[in-house]
Amino acid sequence: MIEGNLKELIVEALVRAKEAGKLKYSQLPEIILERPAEKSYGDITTTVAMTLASQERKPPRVIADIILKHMSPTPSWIERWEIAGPGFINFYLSPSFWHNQLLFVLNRGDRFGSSDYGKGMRIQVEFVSANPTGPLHVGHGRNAAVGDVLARILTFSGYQVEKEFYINDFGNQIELLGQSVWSRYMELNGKPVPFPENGYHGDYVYDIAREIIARKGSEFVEKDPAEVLPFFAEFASQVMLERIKADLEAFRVTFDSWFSEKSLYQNGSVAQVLETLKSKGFIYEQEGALWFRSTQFGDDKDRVVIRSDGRPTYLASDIAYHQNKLQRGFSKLINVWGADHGGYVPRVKGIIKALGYPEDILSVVLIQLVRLMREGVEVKISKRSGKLILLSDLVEEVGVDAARFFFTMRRTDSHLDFDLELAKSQSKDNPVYYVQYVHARICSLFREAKKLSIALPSPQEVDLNRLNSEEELSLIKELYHFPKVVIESALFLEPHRITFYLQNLASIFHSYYNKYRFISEDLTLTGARLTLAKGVQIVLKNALDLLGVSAPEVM
RNA sequence: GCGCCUGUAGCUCAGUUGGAUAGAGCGCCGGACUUCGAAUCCGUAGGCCGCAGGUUCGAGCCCUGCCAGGCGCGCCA
Repeated sequence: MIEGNLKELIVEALVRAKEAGKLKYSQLPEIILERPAEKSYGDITTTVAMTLASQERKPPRVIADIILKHMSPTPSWIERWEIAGPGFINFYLSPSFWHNQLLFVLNRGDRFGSSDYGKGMRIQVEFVSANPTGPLHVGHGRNAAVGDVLARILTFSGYQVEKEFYINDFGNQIELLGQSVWSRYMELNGKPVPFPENGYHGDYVYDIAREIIARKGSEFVEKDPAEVLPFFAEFASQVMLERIKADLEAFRVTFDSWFSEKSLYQNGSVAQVLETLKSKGFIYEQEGALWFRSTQFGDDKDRVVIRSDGRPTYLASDIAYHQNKLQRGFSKLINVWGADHGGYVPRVKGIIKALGYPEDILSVVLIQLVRLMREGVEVKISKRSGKLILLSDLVEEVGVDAARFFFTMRRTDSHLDFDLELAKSQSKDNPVYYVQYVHARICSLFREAKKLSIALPSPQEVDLNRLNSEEELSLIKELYHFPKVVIESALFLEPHRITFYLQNLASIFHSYYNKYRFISEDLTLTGARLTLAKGVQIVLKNALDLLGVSAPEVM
């Protein structure tokens, strides 16, 4: 990266200036290079002169001038520099530098934007983890999209990523599902029993009951409920889990592992970890229950792990689960949760610390609510089921591409208004189509060129000096910026940076496309512009891949 | 009452971890297709960045206090 070279140049200048007695700083300041707010301010800017101002007791612009006077002879990739505003030093890079960057994009191809930033780091992303007690709804959809896109971004950034789904296949919820299905089963067999309070009312509960009748007939009707309920619970949760898997797969989301909560009880790890924490003094007994001393880690109150009747709470398995994750040796854990679970963050961080690990090994990405909007009004309830809108319904209506794009279009910590009509519309208003259209357009361009027997020139023969307009250089600069966007998305766990980048790139391209013609009688110019189009196509495809959104050749 | 998140143009949102004149899309108004895809582009207008203090060369961003909305505050998950 060019930034490294530039930093060295500035550091050398600072050192020389100090040796010459022009500057007196005691410690070399950190050189921060950034992209200027406006194009006219150059390609790279530094604020170093301003940060030095107070300790040098000189105006920033004077310091900037001293620094520049001590710079070594201008390297060829710098066209010029200037002092601007309160004391920025702006660097303008030469066109040939940018032309080389374009060749670099083509050379890297589908690897352009990838890095070894996370090299040697194993990172786990746990997401969705919906209870297998009902189908996925749109809230899970946003979680699934964000988690999956994060995993893709991290993978592209060199991390070794494992995607995991934690299955809550133990405890109250599952029992309640079993009872609900059993009740429907009895009802369908003409022997109605009271439906459990807080039971699951969805149609899918009937579906499962019918499935059991189809497979097993009515053999359970006369049996003792206590004897058959475990079967109902087990069967129902299996069916739901299969359905969840199918919905996710249709949403282009797959997992490397499916971790069973129940297994933590079966292999004794819950009991074992509670014993460990007890010996460390983090677990105590009170009022007949066992408590986790989470207040020691910033939680509001201590939390029960084993109830006075001896049944564990979900927190018990969460402790064992996170111990298990930690023991698997990940350098970083990411939990993607709904915002309604925000209150659990302190206690899970507490678990991490109590187990003797640094708390920042875990990052929790909280996803705020999704509001589905149709023509300006919120859609709360599905007409078909009378319940929450299902992910599968949404996908059926707007398609996977639009759903994934929209779900990752906002920062995770802000609410998302999902405009259904917009997501379906085939116009520039719809950002998905707007972006995909660029890809299709470029593909169309190459089809047209082929028709005219014009081939994309090789990097050796292309004359990129023909790309000298401001728009062409801007386009290349935008491509050049892509790897940085990927790394920042990975670093801050912010997928929306990719969607915004795509929209911006698409806008610059469309604008260019309307102003200039790619194919003309000037064959060297045509070759150069086709090379530019190829670069845009590559970056577009790579970025869309990160979102799990298709890059269509025709639309 | 306490905790977390949010508050930026009429609407939906960005804002490069504290930098230059706060940006984009939609909507409004006005323009551009006999030429590579008009599913596109160009232009105009629109702002006490919730309010009030503070920190410093500099604050939409950091600190404090208010106001408003969302979510959470169980021996439920």
